[in-house]
Amino acid sequence: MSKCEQCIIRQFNSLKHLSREELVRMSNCKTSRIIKKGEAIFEEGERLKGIFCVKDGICKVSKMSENGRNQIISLVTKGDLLGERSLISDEASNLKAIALNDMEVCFIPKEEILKDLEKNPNFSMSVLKDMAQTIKQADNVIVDMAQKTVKQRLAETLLNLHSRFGVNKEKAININLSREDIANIIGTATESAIRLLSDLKKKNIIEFKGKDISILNSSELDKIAQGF
Amino acid sequence: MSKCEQCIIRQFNSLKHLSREELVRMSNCKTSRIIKKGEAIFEEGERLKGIFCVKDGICKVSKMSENGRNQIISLVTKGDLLGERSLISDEASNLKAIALNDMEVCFIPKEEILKDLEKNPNFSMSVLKDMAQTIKQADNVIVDMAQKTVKQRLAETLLNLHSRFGVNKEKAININLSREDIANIIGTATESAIRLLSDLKKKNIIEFKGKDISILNSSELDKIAQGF
DNA sequence: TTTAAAATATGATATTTATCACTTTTTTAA
DNA sequence: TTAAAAAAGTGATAAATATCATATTTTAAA
Repeated sequence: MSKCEQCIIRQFNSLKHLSREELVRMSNCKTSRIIKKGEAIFEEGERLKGIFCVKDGICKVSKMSENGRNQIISLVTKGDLLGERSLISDEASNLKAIALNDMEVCFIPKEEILKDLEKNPNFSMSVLKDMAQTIKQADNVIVDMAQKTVKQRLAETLLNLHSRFGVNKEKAININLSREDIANIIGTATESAIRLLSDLKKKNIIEFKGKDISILNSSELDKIAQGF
Repeated sequence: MSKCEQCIIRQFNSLKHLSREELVRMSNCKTSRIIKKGEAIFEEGERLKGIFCVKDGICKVSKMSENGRNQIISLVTKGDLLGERSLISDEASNLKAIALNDMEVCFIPKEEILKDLEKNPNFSMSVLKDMAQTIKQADNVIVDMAQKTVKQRLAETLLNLHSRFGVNKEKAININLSREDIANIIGTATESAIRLLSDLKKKNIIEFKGKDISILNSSELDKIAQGF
């Protein structure tokens, strides 16, 4: 069992504010899990017994709408914490998390985190800041969803994915999303997403082969995102 | 100058977790402000020097989209705190707040709140819980914006306004929103909002006279919100 | 390796929503 | 009180998007 004190991942999230003793205690109660591509880390309505610290891989966090359609709310990756919200409000999760590729995550029991939140103001302040950023981003998404066209949202999403996940050797964006996933991020029908991707390809703004999408002309893509 | 220790409003928000001494200190540095209908409490991009505790009145909190359209993100009313997010992330506000009617608010300087957050775990935990709820709600709004039709969103919004603000003696929802405001909540063109309101009126699901809107058939409205 | 299932793609069409132009009503301020 | 401005309302039309049907390609499983 690897030790939290030596884990480099915690430097990327609020856990970096924990003291040595707190980390040792955490090491003793945390468990490590492998989640295969397509598997759920947790389901909508599930009561989480702790939070997850993502050591490797990416998952999509989504919510079912009353219309029976799935909306991807966020993508969570290496270094991120998952499940803080449900832990803090002490409610069943309103979201589900599905692995987009094979993942390695650490599970930290609720009691441990709550104790640290209570006792370590640096830690709780850091979690507060994280949540403040989440709220700010959520506000931006609300505005985009409400006011931008699907085409704008697609362009913006491609740019965001590019800057967040980078590219592989073939310059393709480093994340494996199906057309349906893309549609569920931007909030549109899968067919619409496919059509708009094809349009961008025809115009030589992007290219793709299967799920590997590359941006050829990011300034043009940016113009589209802004409504031109 | 009224005293925080005796103020009933704080029972409605996280400030209720402050100790007597903390409240006394707060009393000494807080200031009271009257904001007239239509005036801004703060503007987008403004650096807030503290938070606001709303004693009376309602304001709309909105954000401009890149398309030049305004999106109302939330309505803040008596008992709510305003500006916590910007304070915690120590950034300029990404939102603006405009009074919908005459308001009375208390302004509490940043340093005071930060000190309390640092020292009082009950208070910081309460703020964390608040923010967790805000995130959950924001997720719901994202899903609605992305997946529901304008008609569904209008129906849902009317029901939400009704349950949150109640009705006056004439059974009209107790909030003064222009048609444009309503459009900016649901994320549509003003004309579209007007048309859909007229439709609901024709079908005897709501009635209205000017800005006073009453729900006549809430079960039918609920069906519409759910997509029937 | 072959076959079934899933994902991607595309056309035709319907529905939803925005835009523009204009009228009427209400509100505000001189 | 009245004139001007703002808000509300409506029709015509264009643009965006969803839906349905179906074909093709890719992936996964027997």
